[in-house]
Amino acid sequence: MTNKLSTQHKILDAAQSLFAETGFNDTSLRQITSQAEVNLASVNYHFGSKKELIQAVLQRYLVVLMPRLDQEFTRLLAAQQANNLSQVLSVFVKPLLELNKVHQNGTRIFLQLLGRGYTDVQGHLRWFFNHNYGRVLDKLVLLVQQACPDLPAGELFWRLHFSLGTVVFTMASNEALAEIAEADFNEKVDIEGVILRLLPYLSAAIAAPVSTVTPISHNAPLLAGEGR
Amino acid sequence: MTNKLSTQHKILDAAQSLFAETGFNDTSLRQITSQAEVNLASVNYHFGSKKELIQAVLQRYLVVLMPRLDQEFTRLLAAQQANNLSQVLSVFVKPLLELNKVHQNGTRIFLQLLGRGYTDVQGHLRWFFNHNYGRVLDKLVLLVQQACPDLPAGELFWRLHFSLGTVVFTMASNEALAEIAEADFNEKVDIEGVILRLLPYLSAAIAAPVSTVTPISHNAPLLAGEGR
DNA sequence: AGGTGTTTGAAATGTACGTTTGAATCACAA
DNA sequence: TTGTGATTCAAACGTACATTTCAAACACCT
Repeated sequence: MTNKLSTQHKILDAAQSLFAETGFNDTSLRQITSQAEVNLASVNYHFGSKKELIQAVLQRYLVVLMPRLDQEFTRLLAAQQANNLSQVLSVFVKPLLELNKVHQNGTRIFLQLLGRGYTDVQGHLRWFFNHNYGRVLDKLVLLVQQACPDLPAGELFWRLHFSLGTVVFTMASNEALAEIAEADFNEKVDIEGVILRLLPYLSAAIAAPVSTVTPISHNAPLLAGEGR
Repeated sequence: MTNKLSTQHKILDAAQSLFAETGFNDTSLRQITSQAEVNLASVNYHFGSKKELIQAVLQRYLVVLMPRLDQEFTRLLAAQQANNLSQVLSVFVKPLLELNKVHQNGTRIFLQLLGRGYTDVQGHLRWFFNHNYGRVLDKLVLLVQQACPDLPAGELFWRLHFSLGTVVFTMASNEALAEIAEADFNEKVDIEGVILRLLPYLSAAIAAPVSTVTPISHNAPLLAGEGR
């Protein structure tokens, strides 16, 4: 029964929380080592640099999540007939929630970190991610295309990025939102609640009817076929 | 015909671009004054502090946008019967695009700045915004509630924030996305094109059926009534 | 116990930041 | 032209940052 955590482990634990809350650039190594109760120099000793620490923090989750997602995508792609959109999006839920086994609140922390990776300017992170896991996401695009065969490729491109924005922004500002939600609606909302609320929202959004729109703005109605 | 721009104007112009691209905390006054070709001390002389500069940058757009939105919301609220969701969301288009009169690319820059206000940790901005413009957004919530009477208030809160994320993230990465879209799909997409693509996506998303979900994760299907 | 390679510690390095200072320069009315 | 308040300027202030250094402490094997 060893309660002793290694220095590296203590650094990673402190770093992930602070990075998720404050962002990568706005979290100093001094804050991290102070919260982790280790010496300032130990970050550079164990990880080399702050950049590499950021990657190590993310990698702890990615090495668990991405093979699981890849496996699920491959399973769905092998199905006899195309899966509908809800089925495709639903495969994210279990792998994401299993990140809570990696660390307490792992799911929330990972998704916040993912959001930070996009909103903070971290060129090395984008490269790191695409290089290691780009081919997994290609399978997702294929699955969504099969689920929405009537959606033009250009429209699908935009809608997937809209959806990425929804998820990333929600997670990056998760704390603030959850606080407001609890104060205003007496709803205790955990990360699982947010994910489950996202699914029907994204399903409906991605599969929305394509608008026949007047590209140059007039006083004409802007959308067609949209009456609720 | 005076081409001479005031120091304050030059500072605001340089600051808004840099803030939008790099975020508030990661943009230094030295970068701003260097790009504006003014003296470092002039920021503190004209605006007092970096915080107040950030607010001044946003205020240039907010004083134009918010009264326009308020006016539109009030008009819709006076209607005999409830407006549908597309009608409500459509009123954003013209006021947003008119920000291009405030400054070149004003619409994109403003929406990027708005996103930074949420993802960067800027407590003073949240207070500043809610204090000055909170009551305008209350009208929007009311309109959406009227358009979607079956949507519980808590669900609506989350979906409006999901939607804010969609818009803000899309604008933040707008340049990169537009380039890819043009290269891959031969589609020339400007900010107006993106906004018009967003409308049907957001309409469908906000009005999506509320999921009857199994709150604790089992192997049961996660969504109901969602077949495409 | 002694020796060796690993890890920790306190201190310092150099750089960048927001802000302040006080003199120099400007615009312009008297 | 002279005087005055507004603006600009170069320089400096104090603080915080990531990273480096090197001696001290530690762990572990023979």
